[in-house]
Parts: sequence; C-alpha cells; structure tokens
Amino acid sequence: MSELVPPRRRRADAERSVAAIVDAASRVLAEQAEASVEAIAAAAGVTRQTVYAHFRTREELLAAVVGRATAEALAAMDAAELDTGPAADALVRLLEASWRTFERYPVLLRADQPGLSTEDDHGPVRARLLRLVRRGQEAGEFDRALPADWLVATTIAVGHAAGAEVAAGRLPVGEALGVVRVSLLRVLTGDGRVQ
Amino acid sequence: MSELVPPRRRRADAERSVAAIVDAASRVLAEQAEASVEAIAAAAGVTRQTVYAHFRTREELLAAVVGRATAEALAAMDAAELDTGPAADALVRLLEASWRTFERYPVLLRADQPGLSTEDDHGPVRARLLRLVRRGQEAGEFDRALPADWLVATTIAVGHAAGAEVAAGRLPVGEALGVVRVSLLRVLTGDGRVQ
DNA sequence: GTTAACTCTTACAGCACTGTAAGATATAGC
DNA sequence: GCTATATCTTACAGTGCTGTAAGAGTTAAC
Repeated sequence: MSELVPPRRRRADAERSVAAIVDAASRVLAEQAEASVEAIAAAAGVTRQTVYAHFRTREELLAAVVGRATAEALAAMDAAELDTGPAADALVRLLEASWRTFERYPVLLRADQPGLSTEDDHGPVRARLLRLVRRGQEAGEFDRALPADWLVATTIAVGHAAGAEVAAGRLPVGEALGVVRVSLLRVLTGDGRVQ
Repeated sequence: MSELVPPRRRRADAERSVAAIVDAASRVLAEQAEASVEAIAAAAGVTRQTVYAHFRTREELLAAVVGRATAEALAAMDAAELDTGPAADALVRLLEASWRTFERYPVLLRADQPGLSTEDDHGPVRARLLRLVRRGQEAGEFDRALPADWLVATTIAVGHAAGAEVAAGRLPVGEALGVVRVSLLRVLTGDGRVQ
C-alpha cells in the first residue's frame, strides 16, 4: 500500500481556484441554500466549468464546504480545551470559538437544509458539547434536572438564534455573545426557583 | 362597494379537495421544504391538475398553507388570554397552545425556508409574544437585563428546538413541554447568579 | 334526471438546472 | 521558451419541474 503518486503537478492557481470556490460556496449557500453551481462559480470569479473541473458533482462541492467548515470548527473547539477548568468557563470559551467559526462559515447557520448533509459532520460537534455538559453536571456545576441531550440542543438552538437575530438586525453584533452567555448559563446552571 | 356575488355554487367535494390539499401540503412540506406540487397532490389523493384548479400557482398554495396555519395559531394564542394573570402562567398557556398548533401544522417548524414567506404572517405571532414578555418585565416577573426582543427570539428558538429533538427521537414527546417550560422560565425570570 | 361543477387523463411548451464535451486561450513551472 | 496544466467559451443532452390546455368521465346540487 505504498503511495504511488504519479508525477502530478498541482498548480498554484488551481489551488487558489479551489479555495475561492469553497469560500464563495460557503458565503452564497448561507443566504440561499439552493444556490446553483452557476451562482457559486460567479461569486468565486470563475466559470461553472471550472467548478466541475475540481468537483465532479454539486454534491461533492457541498461535502467539501461542510467538511472544511466542520474541520475548522472542531479544531477551534479542541483549542478551547473544553476538558480543562470549570465547565462554565469552558462553555464560555466554546461559545467564543463557535462564534468566530460561524462568522467565517455562515453556511453552518443553515446546516439543516436539503443537500447540506451535516448529519455525519455534526456528530463530532455534538459529541464534544455533550461531553462538556455531562462533565458540568457530574461536577455539580450544571443542573441535573434536565437531560444532557436537551441542554446540548438548547445550547445549539440559542447560539443559532443569536446569529439569526444579528442577521435580522434586531441584535447588535457586539451584544450577541453576551446575551447568549447569560441566557445559556441560566438554563445550564438552573436557579432552583423553578420546580 | 356592494358584494356582487355571481351565482357561484361551491360544491362540497371541491371544498374537501381544497382542505385535503392544504392538509397534505402542510404535512409534506414539513419534511421536504422543496416538495413538488406533484408530491403534494399525490399525498392529498388528487392529481396535480386538480391542485392547479384551486391554486393558480405553487406560491399561492404555499401562501394558503402558511396563512391558514398562522390564522389558527393566532386564534389559539388569543384563546390563551395572554393579557390575563401572572405572565409566567400566561407563558405556560402560550407554550401549550403553540405545541398543539405545531402538532397540527408541523410545517411551521420549517417556517424559515425558501418559498415559505412567513415574514408577513410571523409578525403578529412575534407581536403577541413580545407584548407578553414586556408585560412580564414591567411587572417585575421577568428579568430586565436581557432585551425583550432577545427573550422573544430565545422563546421561539427553544420551542423549535424541542420540536426538532422530538422529531430526532432524542426527546420523548411527553417530556417536551416540561423541559421547554423549565428552560424558558429560567431564562425569562433570571436567577441573579449570573452577572 | 338534468345540469353545471369538478376531477382525471393525456399532452405540450418553457424553463432552470446538472453534467458532459471539445477546441481555443492563457498561465504557472521547469 | 517550452510544456503540461488550468481556464474560458460555446455547445449539447438529459432531467424534473411549473404552468397551460383540451376532452372525457364523474359527481354533487337542484
């Protein structure tokens, strides 16, 4: 199983094109989940045929977009050292990291629509978040009355909601992280006054 | 401006067809936002041409679906008497009413996708919720640290998340209302332990 | 029972998109 | 400067959808 690499030179402009296409796709698909390959190519400054020169099908392009975004998101989460220190602090670090990733890949905010099969890629993200929530619950920092799965879902939903509110102009971008932090800590830590 | 109604008989089976089509559309579009008119017609037990006999365009059908669902949702909200009694109790009544509406019109859970122009219809729903949140804040029941708009967005997002979790099989349907109630009351009432 | 309304079958025009292809032109790499 | 690589232009086949249309058959309403 040696890597028999035929003398395939990979030109620099080709690499630039691929990057431009994936970037453009991430942007365009964020505001139009059904965007055509034509539209993506135009946004990338290339022709449709160039896209097909690098991605055999539209589906393959979408997979590349989601794959790259997810890879960066996972790297950012790992860099946040979620297993270290108080769970609440780790959650804040996670929120900051996620927020940056969403700014870079707004397409992730629409990661539930046709074609964008995030099912496979979303798993690892959920897993890290679930691990953090469970750690917080076991340490007594997070409330145990609500299922961990639900707390994970709530965290993701509230994060997405903040992105949508900013996009809708109802929430200043500078306040977004703050309100998410306060809201989620209230849910996760519980307050004893309810039930 | 008198209503000059030409002697237009409206047959019973036609009314049944229309109802069946709108019902089917609500169901089918819930799990496939891009469902074709063909698919909707099949689910309704009629042919595509029958659909076009009652709705001139696909868009007109979608508007009818969203319109009817929104009308029922608004009626349910008004029946919940949101202006009466403690705001927290009113919120619980609102959640129960909304839950029932979502069960009847699952398409509302996807009310953010292409074609489904809920922008116009979603306004009144937001308005009622915003009114309730503001009332609670002024009465001192709800926390004033977070913007009312954000609390509204959070309420909607958490409600939708519960629907998605149930659909994904991660949350028993019987527990959904409970976890939503606890989670939202925590966010809305605040706990004083965060900031 | 008659009639008008409704539905079904079949058919077609038009459009937008995906994917493929060939030849011409430009460009990076050595 | 030469060459393989990459891109652009133009073109075409195939598909699935929307919307329109006509005629035959069916059913509710009076």
